[in-house]
Amino acid sequence: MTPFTEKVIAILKKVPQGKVATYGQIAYLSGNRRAARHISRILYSMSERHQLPWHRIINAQGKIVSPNSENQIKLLMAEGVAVNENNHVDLKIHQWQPDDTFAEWMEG
DNA sequence: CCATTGACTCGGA
DNA sequence: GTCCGAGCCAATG
Repeated sequence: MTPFTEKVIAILKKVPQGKVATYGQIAYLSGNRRAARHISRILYSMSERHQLPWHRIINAQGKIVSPNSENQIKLLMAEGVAVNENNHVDLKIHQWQPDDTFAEWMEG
């Protein structure tokens, strides 16, 4: 459990219901925009233990690419996120935009 | 220690 | 819009 991993987990827990974020976005917020691939690794290995909203994380194209995509889509739909027939989410509509509250939280 | 591994991303054709 | 190649880097073995 490294500081980087802890930070990523903490940020993931801040992604609100009904919104999605991209791997790169989480990487960027964690201070390491090159670590997108590592975000997926964290989700893969720690989602259950840390109760992470793994289903809200999709790729930069808005496409759902997880090995559990069927279940992921169900979870997203249940939160009100529209997923089209190509496993695609419109990021313009559903992508999480961190607000001032989040910025303040990041400070401390 | 060194090599491999990705639920990724970007830019160019 | 598609496809492909190169870059990325913490974690894993």
